[in-house]
Amino acid sequence: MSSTENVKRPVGINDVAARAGVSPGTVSNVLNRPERVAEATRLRVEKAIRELDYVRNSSGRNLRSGRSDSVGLLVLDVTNPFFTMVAQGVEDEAAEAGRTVMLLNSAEDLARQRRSLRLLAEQRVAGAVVMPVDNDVTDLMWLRDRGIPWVLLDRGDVGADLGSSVCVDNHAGGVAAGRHLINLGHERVTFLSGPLGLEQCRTRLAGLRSALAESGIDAEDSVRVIETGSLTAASGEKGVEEVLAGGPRRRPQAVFCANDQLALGLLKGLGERGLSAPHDISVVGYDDIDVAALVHPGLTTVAQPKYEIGRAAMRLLSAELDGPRHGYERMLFAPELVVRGSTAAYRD
Amino acid sequence: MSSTENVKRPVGINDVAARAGVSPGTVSNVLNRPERVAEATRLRVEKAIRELDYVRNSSGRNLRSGRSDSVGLLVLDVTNPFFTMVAQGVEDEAAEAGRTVMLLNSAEDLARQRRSLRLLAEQRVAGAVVMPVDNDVTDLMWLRDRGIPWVLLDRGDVGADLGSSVCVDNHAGGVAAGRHLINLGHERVTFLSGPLGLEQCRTRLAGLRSALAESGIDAEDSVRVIETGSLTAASGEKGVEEVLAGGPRRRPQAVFCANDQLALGLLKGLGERGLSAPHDISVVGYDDIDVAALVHPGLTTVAQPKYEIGRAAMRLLSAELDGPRHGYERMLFAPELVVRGSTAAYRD
DNA sequence: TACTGCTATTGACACGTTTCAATTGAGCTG
DNA sequence: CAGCTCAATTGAAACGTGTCAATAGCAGTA
Repeated sequence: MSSTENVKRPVGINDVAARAGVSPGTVSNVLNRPERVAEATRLRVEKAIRELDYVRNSSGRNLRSGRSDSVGLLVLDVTNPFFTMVAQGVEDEAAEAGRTVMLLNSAEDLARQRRSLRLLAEQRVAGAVVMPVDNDVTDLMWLRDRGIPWVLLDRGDVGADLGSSVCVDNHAGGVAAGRHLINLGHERVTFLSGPLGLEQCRTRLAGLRSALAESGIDAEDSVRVIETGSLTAASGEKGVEEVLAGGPRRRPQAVFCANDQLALGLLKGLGERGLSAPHDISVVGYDDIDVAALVHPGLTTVAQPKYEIGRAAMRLLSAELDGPRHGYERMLFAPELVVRGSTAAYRD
Repeated sequence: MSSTENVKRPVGINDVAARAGVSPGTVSNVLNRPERVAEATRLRVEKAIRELDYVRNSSGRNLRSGRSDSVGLLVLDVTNPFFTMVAQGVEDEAAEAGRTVMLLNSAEDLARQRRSLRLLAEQRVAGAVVMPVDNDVTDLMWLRDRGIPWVLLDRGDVGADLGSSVCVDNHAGGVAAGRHLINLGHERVTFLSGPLGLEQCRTRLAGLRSALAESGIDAEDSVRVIETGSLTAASGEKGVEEVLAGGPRRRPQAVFCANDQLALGLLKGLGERGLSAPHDISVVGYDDIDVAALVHPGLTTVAQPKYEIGRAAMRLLSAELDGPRHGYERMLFAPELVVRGSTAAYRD
């Protein structure tokens, strides 16, 4: 109503060609292989492009070439700071390679993941970086059959013969956390886990047990496992009841959480019951999200190179898209323990 | 190498038509206006689609129809929890309307914003939800001239005659924070701001001043403003020096932060200097991101209906895309003060 | 039977680009 | 000047879909 209603009639490569006095093919060459066209005509075409304010139509482009220049990124939860950092890395690396990222969110839901993969197929994206909900790769193989390659993120247990992957050594992370707690004199440790269906949770727990075992502590006896429904602060806060169940005598000396969000929720729950870390219980998290350094006391946690993981995944994908592949690659990053205030030596 | 190399040859609408013994046009109708085709043939076509595992090619589709069914979402910072919540809302609403969202990140950088808008134009997206870096709408008008409408998010100061917008009443939020502090007996208040170029910061400050003024306090005298470079925890932590500058006598009784992240950083900085909220200084944040409830003490903050804002913006955009528009709409949400532990009455 | 009014289906064209074989033209050689 | 080479440019044919005027089929009516 208010603004002028004159929507410019769309200007295409042909209009540019007409204006510059060349054929459409030449304009296309200026756009895609400038070295093939003589300087004089190139300048003329570029001038026409500017004057007409031409912007190219990627639909036509993709249709003809059969392939888009954008890639998909499918994450488990856009609101989780861990994933957003990864996304940042993927995006930066993609931008440098001249690709655009289409971010999709499965919200840990298998049906949504399926819909998202289908969407990527419809768009004929060049490739995808995927953090799958579970270990079932049939949908992913379906995608590959359509000529769309992918790189797996944080799913170390999927066979390396199926595709490239980037992950962090969850076992080593669990070991690092375990050793730290042992050095502080803790023996009765609780593992506050997310869904044990997630490989990350299982492997971190296994690492913790290894660390205890190597110190001659019977892991079966001294590690209690509490499974929660999701890797969220809400779950952590609810989990506190079970952590404290059994009364003060059976109270764990330390809690290792599968995730920083669980740990933050747990810390809050403890606070509400008049307990605090590290005074009453030592608490260790996993991921090292930004807020881990902001809470008081600071959260001791196993840091993952989130941004770098994202970059690496996108780099792997780019390599597979550019060159012919020499088999699949698998990258394994090492986590690093960051000691802050939420852990302390055990007081007899 | 390892997996079978047989990438299926692409199957199109024509293959489906051949298999079902109908014309391509009919297949297209089954896909887009099923009601126009007889039940028997529809079933036959659907069977062929299933058997051939046909998935449609959105490039061809968009090229022909001149418009894509996906919309763009341009945010200031993907790693900011406030924006990710908004994104969630946009995405959910879009999914219900059968649209897909392309998430782009300007990282508060004007050049990146420009590149992103251009990208959306190249993709011929149907529309966009945008949180612009600054008040300059020329790039946005450029987009609209190309026939791509948009809805503004959290930019209340851009004229309502230019486009639809969704925002939260920042002035009211500032007033709410101010009144709360006054009721607690605070008079010497510092406003820890992000870049004052951001309208959000300026208006929240104005609200704070109004609240003081209505209690007969001279806002010019009693409000000190500290401008930081960004709305991040790092900035907040650095800002603590300036907050405390002037020694204990001039120390503010309370600090109102433009953002929860600034507030969290500030709280950390205070802790490192042996001070704490609310004992030494009351602290109020803005946004009510998830962690605000998790830190100890809990952060008193002005809550925004983040998810709802996102949904509303997408709903507005959908309306503009579906029906012919009856002028632009402007939605204003009311913020709500959430009192937690970081504020307390002033001790003489 | 001839005609009308439907609905269901068809077939050809257009969308904007890339690609590639074919053409032009200029410069060089003998 | 004929013959050749090589770079620059052209023109037309796709790519996979949606659209729409045209057609076929069929039942009902006069």
